[in-house]
Amino acid sequence: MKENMSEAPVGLRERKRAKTLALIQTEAIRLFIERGFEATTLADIAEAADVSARSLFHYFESKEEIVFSARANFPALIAEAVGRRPADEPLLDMVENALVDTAARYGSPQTKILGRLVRDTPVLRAREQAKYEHVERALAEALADRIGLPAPDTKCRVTAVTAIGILKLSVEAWLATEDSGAEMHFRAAFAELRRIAC
Amino acid sequence: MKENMSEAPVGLRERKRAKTLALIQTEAIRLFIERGFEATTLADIAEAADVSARSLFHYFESKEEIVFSARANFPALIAEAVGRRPADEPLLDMVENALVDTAARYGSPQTKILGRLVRDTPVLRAREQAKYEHVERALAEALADRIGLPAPDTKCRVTAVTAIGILKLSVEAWLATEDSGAEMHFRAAFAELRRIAC
DNA sequence: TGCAATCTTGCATAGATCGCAATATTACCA
DNA sequence: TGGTAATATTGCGATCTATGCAAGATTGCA
Repeated sequence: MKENMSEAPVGLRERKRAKTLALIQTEAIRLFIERGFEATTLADIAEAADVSARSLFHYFESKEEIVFSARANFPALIAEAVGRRPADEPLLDMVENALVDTAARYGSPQTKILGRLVRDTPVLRAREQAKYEHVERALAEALADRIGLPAPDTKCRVTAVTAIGILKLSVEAWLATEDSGAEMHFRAAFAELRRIAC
Repeated sequence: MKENMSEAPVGLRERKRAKTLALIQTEAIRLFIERGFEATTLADIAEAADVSARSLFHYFESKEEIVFSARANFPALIAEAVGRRPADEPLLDMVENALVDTAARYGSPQTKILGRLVRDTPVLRAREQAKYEHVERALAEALADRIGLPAPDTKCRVTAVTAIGILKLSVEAWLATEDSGAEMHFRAAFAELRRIAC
């Protein structure tokens, strides 16, 4: 059995696959932005990327996944950022700083364009909300892990949902501006939270 | 133009429609629970309710909506509950009490069964997450309204997302138990939040 | 009773997704 | 280098949700 976890593609087969995947993604997103997500059919994408429609499903689980796979893996990034925080930091500071940290590495122009596509397309928007659930779970686990618990308790869970709620708000605010990063929005929302809860 | 908003159905036509709608709902949910949501096709439902498949779409927007329309209208209930709170109550207390209030009116045995169906069916679960977004928006607006703002500001929004986050957590906890109401879970989560944020 | 409004249904169609089997391509070993 | 095993690509057919359309049936009401 081969053991190339997370290495650069080495064989012709792998290089080709990576190239095709990227091509499909690029073309699909171009079409989505040009004419809209709903108005673009799988046949359109297949044609633009010069593969068969059937092949699309060997690369992506669904039409929607083409969009989401083009964005950073948020759960992973957040978990990482939490891991970099001091273990004795208060929980709320921990998530605040971890989120700000993540946001700093997350923002590319492409990210904002995709974010707006998602925001303006009901199907995608709905699916994104659903994805936040995973982010919540991942964050709760990362927090538990960081403070030495085997599994998230209520404290971790409440902190996680609160933080993700603020994340959603802040991202929305950020998308509505031309700001390059969302840090400012995060900070402001967290400050508001502390004011409200005390 | 007729002006019967929210009156009991009066004509034969309306009574019939209401009866058919209820029948479709009952039969569909029975089938969903018996054999699973995905495993039940629209044709199955149509047959069980003795209507044509085409007619289903005159009663419900989609297969998923059959499930969700059988549950209480949460945004409306919450907005109402917020309206019953004193205007000078601190924001966080306002949502906490409003949610507890709502929960008290919301819990029926059917609710829990449907809740579990949704929890255990990925498609439904995803759509539910998306629906929470509307609840968030409605809550933020109700709060703004209650404290005399024309539109939600950051304070209202942060309060709303936080409360909805807690709502989600609490409902999940409640579904996992045999408790009749979720009040206890709400109270505990809010208490935790205050501890975390201070 | 009879016209207007509304419902129900059948039929046709689009689009996403999946299983299957034939074909083509790549990997790798002797 | 030839040849076989592993993997990819594709076409075809089928299923399922959803929607438009028009014919026919039912109900409301003057």
